[in-house]
Amino acid sequence: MTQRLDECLIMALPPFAGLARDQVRAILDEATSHRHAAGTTVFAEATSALRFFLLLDGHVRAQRITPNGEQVILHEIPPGELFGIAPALGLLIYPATAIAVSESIVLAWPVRLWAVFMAQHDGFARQTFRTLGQRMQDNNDRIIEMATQAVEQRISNALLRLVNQSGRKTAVGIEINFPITRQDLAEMSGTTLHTVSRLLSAWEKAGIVQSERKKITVVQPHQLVLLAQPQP
Amino acid sequence: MTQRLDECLIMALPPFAGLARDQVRAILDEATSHRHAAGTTVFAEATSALRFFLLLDGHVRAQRITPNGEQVILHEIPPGELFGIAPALGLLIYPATAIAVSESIVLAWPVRLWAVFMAQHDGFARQTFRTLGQRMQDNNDRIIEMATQAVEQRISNALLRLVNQSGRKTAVGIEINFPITRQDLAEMSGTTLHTVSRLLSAWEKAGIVQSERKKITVVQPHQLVLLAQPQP
DNA sequence: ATCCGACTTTGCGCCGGCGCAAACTCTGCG
DNA sequence: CGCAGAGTTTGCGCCGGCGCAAAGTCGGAT
Repeated sequence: MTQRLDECLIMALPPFAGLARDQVRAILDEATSHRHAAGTTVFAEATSALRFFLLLDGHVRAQRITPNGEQVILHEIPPGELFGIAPALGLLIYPATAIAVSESIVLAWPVRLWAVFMAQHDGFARQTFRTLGQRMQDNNDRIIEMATQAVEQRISNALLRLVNQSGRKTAVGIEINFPITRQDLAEMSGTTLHTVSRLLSAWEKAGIVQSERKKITVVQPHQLVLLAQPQP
Repeated sequence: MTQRLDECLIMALPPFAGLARDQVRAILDEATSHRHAAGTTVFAEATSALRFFLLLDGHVRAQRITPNGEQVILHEIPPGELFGIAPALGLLIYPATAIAVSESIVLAWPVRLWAVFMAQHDGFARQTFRTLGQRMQDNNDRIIEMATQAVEQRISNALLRLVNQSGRKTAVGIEINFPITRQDLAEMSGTTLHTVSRLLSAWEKAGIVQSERKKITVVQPHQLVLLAQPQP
């Protein structure tokens, strides 16, 4: 938890790009490092937003639960990204729950340092705005999808987003980097695990994807892109 | 277009709150003021993001068009809010189209001033982050709605959002401040004008709303809130 | 080795909401 | 004053996708 971290770990990451080594050292010295086992909660929805985070390694998922217990996955966080930045947006409590999907290493800072980081170098502010803009775009895309497209397109798009963000090339195709279930895909695309299962089976028969338990590999990304287009 | 604007117009608005009169004067002197007739475009999707805007009066809508021509309304902008702040998010082109729904008065600044405003006083930065956070929240709420709720709930929620944002009290109830069609509501809730029409008719029979052409008045907001809850 | 729980597959039947269509009404413009 | 066009209402039939159900499979824990 308090082993001394190497500056290189975060110097290369966008939020801290262009900083001198001693600056990074100072930032790291303020951080606490935590290991989260798969399935454990990093922070919970509606609790006080006391800290903000950087995902060093692993995979974290932001999700919310509706009044009647249905989960919706809002955002998948790949390594190298800031998350839990609610305090920066003037929120006093976290709007969602963050869960480690696979074993993850996380850096955390107390919120009061946010203003300091923002002031110390505008690179940080600029990159944060950029990340925010990116997420805003993603959200808008998703809203448009859900408003206009059929289930098949929504699932294709969700899968493509995952591949772009966390894809890893293998012999047979591009596999998704972290464990993912049909249920998860359903929660991302606003449908049920049954429908996802049926479609994945169909795609597997068609040779577009291959999947095992908690693992999906996209064999023919191009075919998937075609499926993702709205049908005329 | 270049009549001298009164400082009071924007001193009270959140983004510029807490500024001295001469600071506001300087900001105003950099702005150009434009009148947009109902139905005209303030800026178009995918064009260069050269300016950012403040809505002084009227009503503006942010929307996008899908490849096959369906519109989706992403955001309704009430008077007093900044909009078209894409450049702040590192975007070079606008991600959506902004259209004046009713006659609107808009202030515009060239993007290069964004950094200046941000630097000159942190109130501006803080408020911008806050607005961004608010929109992010709204977007997330909407995604969750679309993923988990039936059409009736989505339309109720859309209506409630409009009432909260742009409601005006009248003798019979709370009316929405700007012209709005069934088609518009459909584009906000991801459904068709037919379904919206049917539901509004039903609600009108039940005494929950009253509506004329391009105008909706919510008579019993509480009933609508009940309808908006996910059905157990 | 065995058991339990989590994950997945597949079938069946129903129904909410969309597509299509037609008629009606209001408003603004020529 | 009348017409054109935009907005609204309503009916009808179909079907994609969900709910429910049951069984199969895999992996990890005891």
